[in-house]
Amino acid sequence: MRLTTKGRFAVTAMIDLGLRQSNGPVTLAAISQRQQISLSYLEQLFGKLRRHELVESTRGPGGGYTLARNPAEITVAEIITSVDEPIDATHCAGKENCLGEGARCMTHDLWTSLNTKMVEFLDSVTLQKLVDDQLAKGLQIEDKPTVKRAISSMPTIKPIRMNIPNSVFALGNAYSKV
Amino acid sequence: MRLTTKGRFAVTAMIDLGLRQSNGPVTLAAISQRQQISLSYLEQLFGKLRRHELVESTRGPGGGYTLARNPAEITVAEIITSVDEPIDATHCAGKENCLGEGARCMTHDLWTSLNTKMVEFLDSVTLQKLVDDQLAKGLQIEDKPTVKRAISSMPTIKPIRMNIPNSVFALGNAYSKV
DNA sequence: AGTTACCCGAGTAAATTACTTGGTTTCTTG
DNA sequence: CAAGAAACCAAGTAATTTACTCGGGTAACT
Repeated sequence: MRLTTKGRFAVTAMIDLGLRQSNGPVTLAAISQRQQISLSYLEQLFGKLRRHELVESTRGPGGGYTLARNPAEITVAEIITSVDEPIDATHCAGKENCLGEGARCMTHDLWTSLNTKMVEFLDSVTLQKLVDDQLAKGLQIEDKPTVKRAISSMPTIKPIRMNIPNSVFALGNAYSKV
Repeated sequence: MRLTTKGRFAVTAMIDLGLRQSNGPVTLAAISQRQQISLSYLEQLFGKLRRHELVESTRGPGGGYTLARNPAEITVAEIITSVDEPIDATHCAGKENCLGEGARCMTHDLWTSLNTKMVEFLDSVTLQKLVDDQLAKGLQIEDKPTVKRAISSMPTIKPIRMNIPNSVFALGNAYSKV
């Protein structure tokens, strides 16, 4: 399991979706505007989320994404592992012999334990909870405009580049397939 | 707080030091050989560990490093934050307004909580424990050769490059000053 | 003096992240 | 049925970071 800003974006986008899907499918363009995430980047993320069956898509006008499950049954851990797929088969990949022969590296168990702790935590937080937190903060959901194209040419957002890899975490080895 | 393989190396090296410092200062060259970590990289790491007062150095022949404190009073969290200093002042740096005005980003509290959990865990693991674990596994500590230069020209290790950034974790914002 | 070993700053190749570009396919509405 | 809305997708790219190396010091012991 690992986590980068990609994972953060995914969680943020999923909250947005959870907040608004009651009105029908939510478009990525709308999420992009509200959350300041580039549209094409969102497309990448939602492609993975769909393949992991966390969201469902409807194409064509009026289409967009909806949650594939009850938000109470979607955990943060699932969202993160969907978009930031675990790189295993990297060093010390759960093999017994990380260092030379027969000996696993001395910190092996430590990182495995840490990983478990993190997954436990992230698995205990549901999308429902995050959505409720936002509602509790008094977030207003604007009604979806029923008149199509009322706001036809909104200015395209040009997100500032925010390359902060690893300002987050990741831990990838065979034990952390979660 | 963040963690990369740099942090892993630091913890590994500190365990090695904890295991052997009873015989007097341990040289980085010895740690380098045993743990397969490049010497100059170790020098960088120990520079930071020394500045954070986790180790003490003695120069000259017979010199090396010793722990600056009882291993029971050194935690993994301290080691990691010493070498992988937190990058704050990056996005969403604990400021209230991560996104536009007045609103902190929706996932702010989530990452803060996760960070707290991780720090709690890593702070609960002492170097003493990791050392004891190794001894419990039956690790043999060879006596320091009293005859100097008995093994004068050991083959220099040329570590294979193992660029696995982020196969680890990191989480950096102002809340995570640890 | 000579060697051991710590000390330090600057540099570098590979990898990764966070995107963009440029299309194609599916579906609805006028 | 054409036009547009929207999901879908693969490949490419610039900036950044990581994980080192290099080349020289400086303190201490023999």
